[in-house]
Amino acid sequence: MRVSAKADYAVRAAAELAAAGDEGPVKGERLAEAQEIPLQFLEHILLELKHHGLIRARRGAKGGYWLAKPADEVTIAEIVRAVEGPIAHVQSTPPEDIEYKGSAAHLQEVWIAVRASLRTVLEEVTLADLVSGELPSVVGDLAASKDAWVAR
Amino acid sequence: MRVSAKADYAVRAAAELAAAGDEGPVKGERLAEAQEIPLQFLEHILLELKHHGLIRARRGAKGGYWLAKPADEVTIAEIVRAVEGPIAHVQSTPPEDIEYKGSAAHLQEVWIAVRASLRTVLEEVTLADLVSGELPSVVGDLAASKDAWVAR
DNA sequence: GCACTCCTGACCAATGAGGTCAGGAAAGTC
DNA sequence: GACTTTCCTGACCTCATTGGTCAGGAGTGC
Repeated sequence: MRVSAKADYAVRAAAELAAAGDEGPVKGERLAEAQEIPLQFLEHILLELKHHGLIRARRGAKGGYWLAKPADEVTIAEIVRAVEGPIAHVQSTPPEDIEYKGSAAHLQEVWIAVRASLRTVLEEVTLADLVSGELPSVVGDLAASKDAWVAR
Repeated sequence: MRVSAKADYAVRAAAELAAAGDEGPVKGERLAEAQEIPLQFLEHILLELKHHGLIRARRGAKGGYWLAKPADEVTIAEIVRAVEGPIAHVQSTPPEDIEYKGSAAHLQEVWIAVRASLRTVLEEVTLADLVSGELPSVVGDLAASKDAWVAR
């Protein structure tokens, strides 16, 4: 139940691309500096994003990366899935495929709910929301609660 | 963003203990068989749960494990934390401690919201709920949506 | 032709996941 | 007191993942 460095880096780099808008391709080096991400590691991540069709790239002078879609059509969920794989799998299998026996029979519903709750956040927030800071109300409300900021 | 085998096993074993109620200590072997968990692996997990004060145990004939608290006072979140550590940490640090620069500044709020949404499910469901199948309405509603059961 | 930038695969150390194995230490039974 | 039962603990094992680095190749623009 943790967020990997890769996912964190991927979202941050994508946010930087979203902010750049249509000012032309952005170099990997600039992304790395802006977000303090090791360049060579970032390049692998950007490649994955490209393979998943989320970003595009061009080589050479004046080359760089840019979003394949408008920033308000790219969700955090898509980016996380591109680099981390499916969200909320249990023992590497999707919750809808698991069958529990005995007293744990209803555990499947709990994991389904876990995935659904993650989706309500990750699929709701777009890169445009993230860059503007105007998060969707569902998400904003969750983050607004004082309770949400304390460790447990 | 995945659920480990350990967490899954831990919750299932705990559910079995909750179902056993006060009929005396339950042997590890019985838990292992009921939930089809490798016994020796399960014993390590039960030990962790014991160290976190969630269950108790006695050795010898008539020995076994039982819940340290009533089943309606133990949440899934406690069990998951006992075996997996803190929920929704980013790069192994809690989201409230991270500072993002540039265009990703508001990413912190997103991760906070992610954690909050996980908590609304995991801290709401108790072992008693799980065993009875009567999940809290917030969770039940999430799991009831057809949408929640399809892969993406 | 040359500089620039992405693209790709190989590699690497540390950690975690998912276990197994062997034995020790309490608790109950005879 | 011996014996059985069951938990307790640490050591160990294999494999995959995490979080990178390194070296070089392949397009692109001037």
